[in-house]
Amino acid sequence: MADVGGVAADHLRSYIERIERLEEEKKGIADDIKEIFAEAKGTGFDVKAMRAVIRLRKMDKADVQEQEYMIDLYKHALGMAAEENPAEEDAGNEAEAAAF
Amino acid sequence: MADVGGVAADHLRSYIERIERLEEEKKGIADDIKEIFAEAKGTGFDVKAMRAVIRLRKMDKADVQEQEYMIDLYKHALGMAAEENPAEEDAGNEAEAAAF
Amino acid sequence: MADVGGVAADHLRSYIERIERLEEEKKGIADDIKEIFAEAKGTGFDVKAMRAVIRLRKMDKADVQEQEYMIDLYKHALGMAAEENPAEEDAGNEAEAAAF
Amino acid sequence: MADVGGVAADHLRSYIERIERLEEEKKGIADDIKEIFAEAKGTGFDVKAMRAVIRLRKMDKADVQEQEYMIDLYKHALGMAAEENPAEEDAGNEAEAAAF
DNA sequence: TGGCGTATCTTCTTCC
DNA sequence: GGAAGAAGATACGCCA
Repeated sequence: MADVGGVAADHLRSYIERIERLEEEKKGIADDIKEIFAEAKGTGFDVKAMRAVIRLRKMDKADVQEQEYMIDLYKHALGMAAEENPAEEDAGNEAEAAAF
Repeated sequence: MADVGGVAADHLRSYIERIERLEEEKKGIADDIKEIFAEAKGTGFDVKAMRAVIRLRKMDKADVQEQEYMIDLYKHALGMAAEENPAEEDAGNEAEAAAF
Repeated sequence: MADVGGVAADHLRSYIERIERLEEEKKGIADDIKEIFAEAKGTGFDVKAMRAVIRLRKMDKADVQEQEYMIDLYKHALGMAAEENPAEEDAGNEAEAAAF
Repeated sequence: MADVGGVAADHLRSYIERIERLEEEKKGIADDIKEIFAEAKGTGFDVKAMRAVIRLRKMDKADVQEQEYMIDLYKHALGMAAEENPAEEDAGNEAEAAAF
């Protein structure tokens, strides 16, 4: 049990520093994304619309995954299983969703 | 110029793919952070308290930055400006915050 | 010119205190609003939809159409088209928003 | 219960009108604040610096609250809990922030 | 002075 | 339900 004050404090510090480092990385990436939006905007694109499109694509992808999961469930239920585990495959189906 | 439908569609696609890739990376990092919290919890630490510590440290850091920004503002106001932009120095001064 | 250090400091203090007081008031009102939403939610209303309604009442309808047009344009540019033709739809989107 | 279309529509209308009224009040206060800034600016003060001061003061206040919250967390963790909820006391303690 | 980029503030959403 | 993050709206300063 983490009796703070002993070596546990070191572990705590370590955890916290790792987390803080990762959060900085995350922030860096978020900034990169912002930059790309800014660049796109500078090229004449409508950022808001771009965001909307990205959101839609994400939703489509989620839908597709849900669908694949169901199909897989059914395949397994019917003994048609070929792969390992439902919901863990990502075979190369090119569902018209992410169509480009 | 972004006349969607012509060659611009390629640029759009490129921007969007870059953004989506970065967002995946970001999500990966967020997952890493969650893992660390889970691991810490498993070692007996209180996640809620850890979050509080991290929050506090972040606030302290922001506080310091804000103070440095203030100092810079004052320096500029007094005509001592040397650099281009306030908030870009990091002299180790500890000026009292709400100084009036 | 407000030569801080003389009586000007008093003026500054006064301004800042007035502002801080007003910001507290503002926050109080914001909290009241939140309370009302909470109450409405407790009575069975969908807060999200309520917000949408309020937003729509405030928003200019032309803006909405323009935005939808852009999104559609981009979808088409990316081959995500499912519907008929950009700029030609606006028929069937009776977003649940304007629900009353 | 909120079966929109029946009597509930009246309740909905009432909620929304109350909210819209409060938002007008809120906007009024925001305008007052802007006026004060404008007035201060006219007297020779630097609005940007004023904003910085206000921000810093707010951060300091938040810092203190967060520290009190931490202390409370610790007290609870040590079984010294007396009240219901951390962050609801206001003892004037000055504990050092990132204390580990 | 009027567009444009940036900064700040607010609102919405997500996660825990 | 409350905190953290993302998105959006707004305000401000700059430079031509």
